[in-house]
Amino acid sequence: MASHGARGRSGGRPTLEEVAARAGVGRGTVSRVINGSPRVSDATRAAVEAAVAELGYVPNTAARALAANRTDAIALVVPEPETRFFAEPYFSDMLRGVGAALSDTEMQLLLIFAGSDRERQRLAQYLAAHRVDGVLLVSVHADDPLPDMLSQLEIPAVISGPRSATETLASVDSDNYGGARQAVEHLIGRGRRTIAHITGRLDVYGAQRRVDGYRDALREAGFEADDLLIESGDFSEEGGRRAMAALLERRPDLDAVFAASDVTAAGARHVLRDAGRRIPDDVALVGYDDSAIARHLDPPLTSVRQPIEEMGRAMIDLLLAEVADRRPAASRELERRQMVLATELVGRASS
Amino acid sequence: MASHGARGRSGGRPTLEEVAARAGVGRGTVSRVINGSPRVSDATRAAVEAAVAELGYVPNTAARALAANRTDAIALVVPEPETRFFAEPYFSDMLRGVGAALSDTEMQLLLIFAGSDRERQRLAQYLAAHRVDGVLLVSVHADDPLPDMLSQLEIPAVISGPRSATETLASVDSDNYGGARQAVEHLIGRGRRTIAHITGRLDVYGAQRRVDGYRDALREAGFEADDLLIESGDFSEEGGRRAMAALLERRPDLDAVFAASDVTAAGARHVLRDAGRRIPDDVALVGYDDSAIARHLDPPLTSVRQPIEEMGRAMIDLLLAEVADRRPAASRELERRQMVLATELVGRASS
DNA sequence: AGGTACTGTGGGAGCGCTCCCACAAGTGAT
DNA sequence: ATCACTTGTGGGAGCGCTCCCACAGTACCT
Repeated sequence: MASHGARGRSGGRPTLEEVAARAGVGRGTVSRVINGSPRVSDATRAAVEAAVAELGYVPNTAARALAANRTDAIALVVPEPETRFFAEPYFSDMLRGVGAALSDTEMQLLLIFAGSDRERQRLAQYLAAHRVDGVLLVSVHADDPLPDMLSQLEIPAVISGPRSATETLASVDSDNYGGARQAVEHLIGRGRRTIAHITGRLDVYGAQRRVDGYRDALREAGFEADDLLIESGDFSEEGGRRAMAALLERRPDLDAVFAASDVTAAGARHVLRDAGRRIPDDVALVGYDDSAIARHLDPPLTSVRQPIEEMGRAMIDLLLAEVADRRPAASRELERRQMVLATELVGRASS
Repeated sequence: MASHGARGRSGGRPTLEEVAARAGVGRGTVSRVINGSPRVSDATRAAVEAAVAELGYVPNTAARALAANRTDAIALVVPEPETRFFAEPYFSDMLRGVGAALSDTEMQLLLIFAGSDRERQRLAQYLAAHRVDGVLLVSVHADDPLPDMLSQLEIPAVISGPRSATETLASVDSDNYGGARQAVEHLIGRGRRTIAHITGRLDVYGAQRRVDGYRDALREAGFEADDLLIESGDFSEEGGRRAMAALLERRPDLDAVFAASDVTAAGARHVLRDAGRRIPDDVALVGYDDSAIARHLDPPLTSVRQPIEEMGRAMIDLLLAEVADRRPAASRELERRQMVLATELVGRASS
């Protein structure tokens, strides 16, 4: 343990006090300048800024965190195994969006995986230690204890996709219901008549909403409901394969498939091709996410675009607002705390 | 700004002092127990541990960081754009290895991208603020100023792959030279006579070493050197395509290709197939990394395996050792600070 | 008996900030 | 002139730890 060697280092990092002395002002004034308080005269501000530059002063984060009781860091928590994180573009797109939204902030972003029990254990410790000011939770399952833990610890949090219609935490989501409708209406418009749906993980609320959209679109177009055309997947490629195989078995006459993610669609495409079905001639295929995969698939995949970058930005905005007035999410009025962003159908050769 | 509301919260987090009072001991003793010092009697330790459990005490990281002048965090710095990070399995494998090595530690891992100028700016600020105890630097290019910045700031650092034969920072690498030789010798053993090489980015020292290994293996087997068989890539798929096209143009008679990464090989395979060459019948293909891509390619790709998990662990071990005795890497004796791990050829259908 | 060591313990000092109170100086209404 | 605000500023107190000195107690040599 122990490490007192590095302590008294001559020429160590300058402190607020030293900057103050150099600028001929008090400690408090330097602090105000550093933190952009308006209650400083222009002359004083200039003097302080000069001293900061000359000494190469950089605030000590630990001291600030201790005194102000904040960390200037937020965590992006992914309650999935790392492999899924890398396999599904949804996550990397989200990370990019959040990173972009944060880049003109002082806030630091931490990426934390909580896929295994062990990792969750660590995360619980981490949160209990209040090492972040707020949490972004992506991909939340219905029975996940994480959101409640966050409320209990009074840590501001925003989730991507509410857990139910009565979500209490702040959330940002795309219009899953509307997006699914767009996909199905598109297929109907293309003359397809037997449209199957491979769902996402049904313990994710958004996946359920896509099923609802699929059902309603068909019903309103006058098609009969047929649950044999619905097979559940799990957003993964493997899940897409399994579901597609099951669907082909049950309804070999299907002429279109709406998959709950691009990755799922990629899996389905594999099975369709192996079964000798041509895309889009025999079977039209539509995915969800409009990720890089959609563009690179053969044939390029029609997909429902979610504005992930904007979603990331929206999540950050909501979170920073909550962090700013330090109140746990659940104790505030619900107004404006559930955001839903519009989707857009991107047509390509697969349909 | 401002936030004094959350300050005096009743029932706030317990402090060391409170634990001490509860256990009927002094503050120092609790600190010793928390930090695992051996100089505490068993009875006292038990009493303190009970108090900690009862109060649900969790140390305040900021206070600890301020008093002890350490952060208990290290950064994994990726001096590349995010897209490369997600596109090349090398990085995610490395992240997994490092994460695993860290999981039985109190250390926290931060992932930092420094691909754009803006991100590098941020990183510089970040390092200047000493917000991490040490840095892991993956994928370093010859002219990168980052390593020097780290030495100057006296921040312990380990890089994956030395910048040259006379690297001063601690480093961990696989045996690029030997790995390349394995690949080429394998191809020769399979009766191939015209073996091309698509290099990695040549400003990465390891990529140069692979070229050396390729050259030496051919020379020692009695082949004539022919620079027309070498084309430089950049580890990317696109680079692999470009290089392969150039090689086919120059030496249409080639019967084998050794690519500097699996991703590169995937690009080359595309071009070969489009050119009507069968793999492995007409052209044998060998990659490098043995990543997931190698297993999933069609046909499955023979590849040189680097033990990335072990490399991650080794990097962590080196770094933690340097952090523990708080001396900048460059000031210590070189002994044992350049680790080279053996590679292994994994044969598959492509060769 | 005195010395010398070691073990376990308590608590002071101090890490570098932020928050806030105090106060001087200026401004304008009464 | 007095009072009431406002603006800009200095500096004390305190955030929750770690480090280390001091010291009581015990053990083992002279």
